[in-house]
Amino acid sequence: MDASLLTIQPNAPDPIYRQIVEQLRRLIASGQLTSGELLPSVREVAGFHAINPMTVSRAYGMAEAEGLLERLRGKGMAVAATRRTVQSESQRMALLESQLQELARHANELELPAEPVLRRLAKLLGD
Amino acid sequence: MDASLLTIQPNAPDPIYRQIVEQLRRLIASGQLTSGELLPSVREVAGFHAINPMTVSRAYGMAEAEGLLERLRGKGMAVAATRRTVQSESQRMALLESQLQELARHANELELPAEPVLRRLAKLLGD
DNA sequence: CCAAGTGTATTGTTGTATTGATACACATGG
DNA sequence: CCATGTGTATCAATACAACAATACACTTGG
Repeated sequence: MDASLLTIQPNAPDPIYRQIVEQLRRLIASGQLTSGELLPSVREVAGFHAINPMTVSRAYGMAEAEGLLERLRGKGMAVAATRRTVQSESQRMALLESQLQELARHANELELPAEPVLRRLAKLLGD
Repeated sequence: MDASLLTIQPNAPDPIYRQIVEQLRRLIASGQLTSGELLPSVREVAGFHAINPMTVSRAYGMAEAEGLLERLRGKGMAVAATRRTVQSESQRMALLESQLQELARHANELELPAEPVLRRLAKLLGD
């Protein structure tokens, strides 16, 4: 994996370390990061995105605590061996559930009918 | 409007005052709060949700700065007179756009096909 | 007039989150 | 062996959010 594959928005509402953890969670669930694959070093990621190495380290540490990554002493962090298989579609859907619920709540507060919302999302998903 | 209509999650990632402002924005855009309608007092909202009155005041102040509310001295806050008409569907859709984009990005990272995502959202919107 | 209701400015405190700078322990690989 | 690469513990610096307790200016309604 290359450091450039991580999307980081320094001015986003949620902190950088969480952006990283959540992206790792999804990339691993989908199999874009495969078991045993070595991640870019904290300094590499930090240098590329002009952020502090400790911020990356914190993200890696949380991902390890979550069981996503494991540390290879002296080599770096790798996708955990327990993540052998791509998660099922329903398992991956579960990772979107809360976001979908929040979206539905907002659409409801806006009194928007389902159709235009679904149409817009379909367009965004279809590229 | 009744204080119980506001949804407040004290443990949510974004601060209480912003939750309030954003909800007001949507409720006004959809016409669920109509021009001139009086809002519950800061003490009323604060008491109902067990939060600090100043937190509510801060939210009201920001909503006023945004042109959503106007203050009626001695009476409280009311939906601004300039908000005479319900916003068009496309204007309300615009308030969902960034959230839709983020959702699409996450679905992509999860390598989820469009169909199950749209189906789940349709279910959530249809109640 | 005046008690009771508005919102708000003020000051201070508390707790937490986020990022950063530095130094360290450790394993690797020539 | 040891330079070089890992990750990270530690401490510090901010910034932010919420709360608390007042006090104040204002309007309403009796």
